[in-house]
Amino acid sequence: MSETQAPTKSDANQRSPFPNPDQQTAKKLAQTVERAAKVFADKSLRFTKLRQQVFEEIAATHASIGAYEILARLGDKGTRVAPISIYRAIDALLDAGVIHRLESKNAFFACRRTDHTVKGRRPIFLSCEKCGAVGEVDGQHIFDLIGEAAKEAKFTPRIKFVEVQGLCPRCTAAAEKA
Amino acid sequence: MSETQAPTKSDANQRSPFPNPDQQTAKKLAQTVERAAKVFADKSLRFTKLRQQVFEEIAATHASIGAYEILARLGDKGTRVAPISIYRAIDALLDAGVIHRLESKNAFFACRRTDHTVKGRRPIFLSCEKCGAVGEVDGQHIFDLIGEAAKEAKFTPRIKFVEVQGLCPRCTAAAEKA
DNA sequence: CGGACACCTGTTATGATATAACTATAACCG
DNA sequence: CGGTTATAGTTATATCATAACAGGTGTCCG
Ligand SMILES: [Zn+2]
Ligand SMILES: [Zn+2]
Ligand SMILES: [Zn+2]
Ligand SMILES: [Zn+2]
Repeated sequence: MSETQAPTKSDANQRSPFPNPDQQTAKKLAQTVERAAKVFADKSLRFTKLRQQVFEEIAATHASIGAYEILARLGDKGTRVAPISIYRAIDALLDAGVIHRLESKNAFFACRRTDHTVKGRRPIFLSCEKCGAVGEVDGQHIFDLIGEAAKEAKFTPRIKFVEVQGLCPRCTAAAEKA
Repeated sequence: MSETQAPTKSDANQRSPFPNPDQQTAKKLAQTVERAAKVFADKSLRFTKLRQQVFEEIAATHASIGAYEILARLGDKGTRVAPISIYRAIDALLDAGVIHRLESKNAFFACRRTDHTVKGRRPIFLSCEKCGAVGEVDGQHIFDLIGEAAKEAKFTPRIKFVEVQGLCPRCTAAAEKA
């Protein structure tokens, strides 16, 4: 781990959902992978080589990434696998809760928080239309209200998706300058 | 819950989001098509033959339907067109606001209300996992809260998706009996 | 140890969703 | 009418996702 200050759970969850990209160093990535490995270990799941490789490609960017883009990037690094293998790894990562699926783009991104690995807990996804960056913000209250609205219509809710497309802080600032 | 009077605009918006399927008569469908035609006319857009055919296939069911399913059903009726033509018609129908896209299923369904043809106004979508039925409920307050949550993260929201998967009233009742 | 078992991956094929690029035709307007 | 724009046809391809079956790997227990 780290010498100065290992990030605690609450640190990770209270950071801005859109951190500065140059915080995304190799060291950061290694920490993120380490965290994912721990999630797998805690659930007695196997963080296999392929799953780690797929996770690293997803976590290497703050943007969402499609399965075939992962496939291509692994291919560039000499790991040739079939699409189905990527999808199987993705499924395992989704089940573990270390990545999320962005429904509105059919793409995936790494979870940067520590409290989304429990089934059913879903945050609000914020996806930048300019640079692709994806952030998550908590919204338990909003999900509760959605559940109530559904029940008023006699509908029994099971899974709720809330996704927002727009401009991330960086791209918002860039647009305002122009 | 029973009236003899013809439905007015406000009636259409206040009906249950999951009407009884046997209300979906040929006459109802014709009225829905009529309403769509009026939306196109009001916006000086062309409700062409292909667009009408595609809309009829979508409006013929309360479930969501994929583009290739529309393609197949039109094919059965003798209208052979290429996928791209279906998608172009769908785009026009989406722009007009007479259908909606269900992101979590990559499928489309007819809007049964009269106040969703304005860009930006989006309801909450309720999609039944058992029978496929899709309903819409208003949720302006919820969308406002989502916008506020996004802005707190310095994110500029543009489009917000709220989709719920679960059981529609009918399937909920059926499940409770069992 | 070694066999049973569960789980993971490889291989091949295919299904499902969506768009690019170019051509042809139809509607609209002065 | 003729120019302009919107719509649709044609062909090809990109992108997203899974089925089916064979083979390999780790783990556990007798
Ligand atoms: Zn998360
Ligand atoms: Zn951005
Ligand atoms: Zn609607
Ligand atoms: Zn149902």
